[in-house]
Formats: sequence, structure tokens, C-alpha cells
Amino acid sequence: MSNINKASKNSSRQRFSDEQIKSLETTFEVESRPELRMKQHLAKKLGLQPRQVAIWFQNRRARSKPKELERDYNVLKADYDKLVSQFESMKKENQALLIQLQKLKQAEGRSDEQFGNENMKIETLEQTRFLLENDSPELGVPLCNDFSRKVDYLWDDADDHPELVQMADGYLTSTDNIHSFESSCLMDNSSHSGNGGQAFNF
DNA sequence: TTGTGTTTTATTGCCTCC
DNA sequence: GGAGGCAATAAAACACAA
Repeated sequence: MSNINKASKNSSRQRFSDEQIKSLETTFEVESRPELRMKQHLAKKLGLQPRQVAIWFQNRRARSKPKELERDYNVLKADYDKLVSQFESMKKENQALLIQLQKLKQAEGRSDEQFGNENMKIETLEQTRFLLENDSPELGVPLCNDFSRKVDYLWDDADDHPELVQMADGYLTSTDNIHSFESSCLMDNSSHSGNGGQAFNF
């Protein structure tokens, strides 16, 4: 269609009146996708063509879409932040419980060597915590690059204690936790290929 | 007044569903 | 295949600074 034809075809275009807009908005709040019958009723009531009413709702939905997306994003982010917070507190609780377990096992007569060198554990804890906290400061959560490097078996005789492994940051955790954590990392790895120079070799 | 950016109405083309 | 929805886009109407 030429520009001239378009211009002549649109020459009668005019903005809807405040009353028309108000009525359309009111309807939109109740039903953003009104049925044909409703659109015909509205058109008759407002002195518009049914096609104009249909187009108005179409455009109105398009305008509201970014706002809806923003609302959904905020809800999801709030949920996510809450989960991160819960995860952190559960991680601490888990650590405390595993330390308790460690002490109990020590009390049972195990030597310190079987549980690894405490000094090295503390040093590794500080280094890894720094890296994880700086992986994604804007989200306040660590990413999962090179996860496999961050897991070491706590005991040389791991066969005796397959239920416990040591995270590289010094936290103790169960193998079940490790597996679930690895699964969650699959989502992150797509957007963070490689270790970005941040991974830490142990 | 005019140039420019934004908003609103309308068209087009494609897709999905029945 | 027709109806209706959506994304992309055109173009008129409007707002506003200079």
C-alpha cells in the first residue's frame, strides 16, 4: 500500500474521547480479553466500530505486557531472595550439625589425622568464601563454576564415611546435598562458561 | 513556530486453535 | 479455512523545549 493511500485511509483517524477511554479501561480491568459479544456491546455503547474496540484491547494488552513482566519479575525475585536466605541459614545449621558430628566421632577415639588438617581447612574456607562471595555480588549468591573442583573428600578413607564430604570452603556437607547442589548448578553453567579466571585450584 | 520525542490508533503478516 | 491473538511497524495526534 502506498503512503498516499495509507494517508487517505487514515485521514479520519481521531483519538478516542476521555469517556470512551474511561469505559474501555474499566472493562479492561475486569477482562483484558473480552468476548466478541462484549466488544460489540462496548462498540455500540461508545459509538465505535467493533474492530476499533478489538484493536484498542489488543494495543492495551501490548502496553500492559511490560508492566506485567516487571511485576512477575519482582515477585519471582522476592521468592528467590527468600530462598537464598533460607539456603544460607540451612547451610550454617548443617555446618554446625556436622561439626557436632565430627566432635562426637572424635570423642569416639578417632585421631585428628583422619579428619584432615584443621589449619588447612580454615585457610581454604577463607579463600573460597572470598571467591564465592565475589562471583555474583549483585545477586548476593555464589555461582557454581567448576563445582567439581570445590569438593574434596574429607577423609582419605572415604569409604568409611561416604555420607560426608567436605566442600572446598571448609563446610562439611552430606553427599545428598552435594548431588542436589550440582543439579542446581546445571542452570548456571550455561551462562558462565569456563571458570572466568575465578576458579580456584585445590 | 518548529523540530523532536512520545503516545495512540491502525495495519500487516504470521501463528494457533477449533 | 476462518477467527482471533500477537509482534512489529506505520502514521496521526499530541507534548514540549528551544
